[in-house]
Amino acid sequence: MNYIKELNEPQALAVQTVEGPVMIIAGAGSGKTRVLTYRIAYLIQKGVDPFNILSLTFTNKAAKEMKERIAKVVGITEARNLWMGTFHSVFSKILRAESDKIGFPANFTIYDSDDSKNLLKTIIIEMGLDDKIYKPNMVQNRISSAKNSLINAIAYKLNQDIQADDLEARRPKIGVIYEKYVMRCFKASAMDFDDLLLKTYELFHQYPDLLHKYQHRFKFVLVDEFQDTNFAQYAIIKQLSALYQNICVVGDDAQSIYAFRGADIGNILNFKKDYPELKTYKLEQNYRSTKNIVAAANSVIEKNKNQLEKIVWTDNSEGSKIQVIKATTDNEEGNFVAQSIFNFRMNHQLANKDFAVLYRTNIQSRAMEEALRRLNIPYRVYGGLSFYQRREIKDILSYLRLCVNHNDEEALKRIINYPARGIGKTTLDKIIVAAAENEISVWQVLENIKKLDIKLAPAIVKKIDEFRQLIHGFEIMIRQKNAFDAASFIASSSGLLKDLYSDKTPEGVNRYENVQELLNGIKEFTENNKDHSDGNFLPRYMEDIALLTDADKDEDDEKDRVTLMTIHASKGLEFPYVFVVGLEENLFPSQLSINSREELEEERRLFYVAITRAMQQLTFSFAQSRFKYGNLIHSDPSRFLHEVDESYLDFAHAGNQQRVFQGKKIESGGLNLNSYSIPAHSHLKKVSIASKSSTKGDPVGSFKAGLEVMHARFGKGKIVSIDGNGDSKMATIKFEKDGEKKLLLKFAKLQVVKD
DNA sequence: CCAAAGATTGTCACA
DNA sequence: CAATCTTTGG
Repeated sequence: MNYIKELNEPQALAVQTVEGPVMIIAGAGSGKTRVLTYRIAYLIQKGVDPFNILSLTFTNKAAKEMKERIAKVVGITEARNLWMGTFHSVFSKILRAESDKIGFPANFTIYDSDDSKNLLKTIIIEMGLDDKIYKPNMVQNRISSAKNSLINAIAYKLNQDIQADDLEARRPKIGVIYEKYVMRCFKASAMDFDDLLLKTYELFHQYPDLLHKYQHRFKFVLVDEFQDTNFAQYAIIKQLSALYQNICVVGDDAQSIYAFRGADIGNILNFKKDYPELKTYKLEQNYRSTKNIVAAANSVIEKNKNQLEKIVWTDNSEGSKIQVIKATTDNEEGNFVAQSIFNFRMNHQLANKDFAVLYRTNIQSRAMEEALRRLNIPYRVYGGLSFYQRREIKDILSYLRLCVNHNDEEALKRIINYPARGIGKTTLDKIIVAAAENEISVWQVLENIKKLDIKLAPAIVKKIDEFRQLIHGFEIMIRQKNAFDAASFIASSSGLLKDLYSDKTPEGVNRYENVQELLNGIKEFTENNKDHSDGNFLPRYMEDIALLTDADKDEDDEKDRVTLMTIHASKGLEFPYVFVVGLEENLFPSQLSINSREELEEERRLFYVAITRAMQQLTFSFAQSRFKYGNLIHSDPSRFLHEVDESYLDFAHAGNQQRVFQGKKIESGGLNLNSYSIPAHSHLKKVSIASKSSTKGDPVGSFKAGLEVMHARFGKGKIVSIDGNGDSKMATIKFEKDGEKKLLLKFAKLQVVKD
């Protein structure tokens, strides 16, 4: 256990205190993953059976990575037996194992939020309600937060407060919609994401002996990212650890950013009330960022009232100040950021992957993408439309889903007429009505289409029967073949592949490729699970995939690209150079958040998360106007810019210096005009962005290939080639010591040695 | 039943 | 603006 020596004092205590309730408050960059890894390794080396350890993480990827790290300490065989995964994936496993207790088949489908929204929309229309009043999104949120508070449909209708709320909002029927929705999911043998929590809780609540079984099984419970757990998740953790009380939660209240989907920061703030015996350890030393960044982050987060006391500090170097870039429009902002990345990269010999651009909303990626593309800087956008949400992917998965679970109504609706087989909307509506009237699943209507008295033309009935037989044939196929063979067979003989292949537009080609990519994924799954009997069958694959997100998809992380993502998606990551863009009122903080202290504090925590991703250098940017709904709107700089102590900031000009130097005023609500003059000795001058003046003197024009030159850091070298124009003119130079490097002539300060 | 044109509406983050 | 939904005419 040599690794204990690698830890600082609170880290070591957090690793070695394994009995009883423990809370680890892990400041940003304080080595949390390390502590968690070693804690589990320590448990195992102390003789705890890995089978008895449950570790809940935020993403599947985090679980996988941690398992690998633990395997390095204790060996792969031990690590493999750990129960490790997201709440949703662990609970879905339990629910499948115990499904008979709650009347579901073990192969139940997991509806994603699109599926459940569609179902809600169907129900609302069926009930004759106006979907302008009962907006599916709104109804879905309402039901989701009820489930996250462990309020089922019956409780919802009985709860006076909720009913009063709904009545006042003139939406008294939400309870009824909820009830019907639950019934429809049940008939479809489907659960939504929230059900995985609610039903796990209810299962344990209803069957104490079963709870007991799992309490014994999970003698040690660890929860990562505890600040982002919701009421239901916390309730289940409490149930599970009630017997042994070996519960360890890890988190940082300052990074709680998921209240919008039900996360309750109160769980971490009030944890001690539930466990008076609690031992708390605070990891306050930051190993990630410079002093300047840590201090700036602290100066922001201290504005929040609702937080646990802690002092994050660092031994790292001072670092540079935070650059602030002002742009006139969102497009200009993109150009400045791209140019700035280009300059930093050339000036400091950095890789693209050292950079991240973080934004509040996904739409902001577009301006950034365009600008980066213009400068030929490779990038990768995370988030946005998920791979699994793409039309063609959902289509093919719907075929697979329907084969695994015939009752899956949403899957059936999606594919019964795709590719077109003459079963249109009218027919489908009749079938769905028949299903609701007879209280059976939609599939069961298809099976009994002749017996049921539905007014359908014989030709249509024949088509429906053909569809039913098609799916039935696939089902038999699934039992006989492995996941890949079955899936590729289904993809082609359903006609789906052919349909996609016939579309030769760029989008069509892309769709076809996406389906191929999915099939490749299934192939990989099949290969990986060859040895397990039945382990490579399609139903097993379908269980895995429902809870996967893009973050879990294996990507070629090797490629050297700039990262573009939302701040939410950046949680837990770090980058040497970080740009936080769009720092404008009504965007960040979001317009929807500025009316309540709680929501504003969450936005501030989000800002804190953004700042603390940076290791070396941080840059803020904002635009004075940006496009929204197609028209240009004026934006004021974010209040958050004022909240960072000014001594940590450096105000650079993003272009239009002339304007400021000519004394033109910045619109009211802007930052102090004086802050915008460049301090005479600022290093920013050297990296000043897109300054047009420097093209004039052109110190870069006289270099050409073949010249022998001298560089301050790399020594003697020979110019291989020159590319680009103006400020972005750069030279590929072969240095005697370090080999070939690309340098921006503007910064390289080369001296000619010999012609 | 389907394709194309026209109208609408929303955008905050996500497992 | 752009994606999605609705209407219309064939």
